[in-house]
Amino acid sequence: MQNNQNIKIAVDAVVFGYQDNALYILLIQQKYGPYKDQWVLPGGLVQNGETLTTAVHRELQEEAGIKVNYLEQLYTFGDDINRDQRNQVISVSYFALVNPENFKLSAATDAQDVKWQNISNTPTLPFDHNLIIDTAFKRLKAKLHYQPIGFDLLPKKFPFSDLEHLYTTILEQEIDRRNFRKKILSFDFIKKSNEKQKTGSGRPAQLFTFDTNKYKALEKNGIHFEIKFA
Amino acid sequence: MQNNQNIKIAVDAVVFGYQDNALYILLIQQKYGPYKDQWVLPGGLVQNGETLTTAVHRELQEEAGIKVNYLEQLYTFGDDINRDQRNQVISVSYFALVNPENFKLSAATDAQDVKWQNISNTPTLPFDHNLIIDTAFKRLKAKLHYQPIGFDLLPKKFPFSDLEHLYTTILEQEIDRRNFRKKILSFDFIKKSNEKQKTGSGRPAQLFTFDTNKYKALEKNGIHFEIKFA
DNA sequence: ACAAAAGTGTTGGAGCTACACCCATGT
DNA sequence: ACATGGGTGTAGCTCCAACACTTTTGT
Repeated sequence: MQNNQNIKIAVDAVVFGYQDNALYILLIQQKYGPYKDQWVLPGGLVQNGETLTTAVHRELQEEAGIKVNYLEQLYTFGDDINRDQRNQVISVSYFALVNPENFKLSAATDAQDVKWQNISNTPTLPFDHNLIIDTAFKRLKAKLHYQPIGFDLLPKKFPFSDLEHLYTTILEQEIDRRNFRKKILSFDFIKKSNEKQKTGSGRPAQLFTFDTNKYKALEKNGIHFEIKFA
Repeated sequence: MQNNQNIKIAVDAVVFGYQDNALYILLIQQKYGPYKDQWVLPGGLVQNGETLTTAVHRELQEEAGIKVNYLEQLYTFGDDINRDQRNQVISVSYFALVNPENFKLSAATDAQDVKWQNISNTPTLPFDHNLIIDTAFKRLKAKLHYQPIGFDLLPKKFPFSDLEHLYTTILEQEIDRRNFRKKILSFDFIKKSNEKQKTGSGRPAQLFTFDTNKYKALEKNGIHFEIKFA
């Protein structure tokens, strides 16, 4: 096996969080090196003897103090030889979802700070991180249509209107509230809790929970989750 | 940047070919090393200064003498540390389509032989290559439903029945011939050539061609290609 | 004339889209 | 009493699934 290969392998993660009717991504601020003080996606080099998945979880834990609800591989970026000025680096990127309420952010190791960045005014970032974010955002939008993935961005108990807002916010489309509710409820994987939420004004909302087990059972029998819009 | 990382990066490709109503994948036989004489997916280490895409094209050219019709990144396999006994290796795998009639296979460099392997009796292969093939096969099946990708497996001019057989063979499902034809023709991206094919017995078939430009134009306006079955 | 593959229309029903008013609470 | 957000039903239409016979050629 040829032994002079000098290409590094990194993992990067686009972690989405949804709060107060807006979509955010997790960014960290570099503590060392030529990119010091710049905001970038959490991630870093894979360690010897470490799996890719482990590497992502480790970096998210170290740099942001976060455990994600959902994680999947996104894409491997390696067609821009000079994406990192230090060395040829290939980035295996991941796509993750989290409910920000669950965590208090905390930066450590090579991150000096962490923050939730509103995705709609993401600044220009070093490397190809804007491209990675775009790719992840497209994936998120696509997935919302055919996989019940929105629930990983919400608290365990949520009013139905939060789900509506999540869809309209992320997809930047209006939806027909009646049809949307009918559709979601028809799948039968969310159920009413017996609590209500009081929001200050307006009629109190039923709280719902997503039933993961029910969904998995249905999935085996081949349901086809698909949301279309008016 | 940490400098002791000792993980290699390889690319591997699952190249599908369709001929005589059967689906094949391309395998090469190793010429050197601990896996000598074994059949594996075409691929190899990425060279310094080379992009991932270039690496795949190069390996396919070198090891099999092939240029593919369609290529997309499939998945990056790196969660099994010991997938290669020589060293920790991460495989960025690709998914490719080709019409076998266009090529005469020719093995070179580290391949001592090449062949088209019928996918339905693929033997057990070294590394995690069976897993990679499975992943690619699932992707192929899924894509057939929502992307007009079958045409990359057929010659430029083909009788409609070849497309039918391609679908039934790959998806292992019967289709309703009338509904299928109506559906495909309704998209309006394949057109009749004025040639006919004589098969020996039976009524001669119209030959069709896939109009790539027309498809791209329609795609921009947002057509939704989707094939369902009886 | 018969075997083999190509070609072709219609109908019933499921599921989607479109659409607007009443309800429960706070101020 | 009014403002705010939550909750609900129906009718028309579109599009899909189901279904079988005729045409063209070779032998």
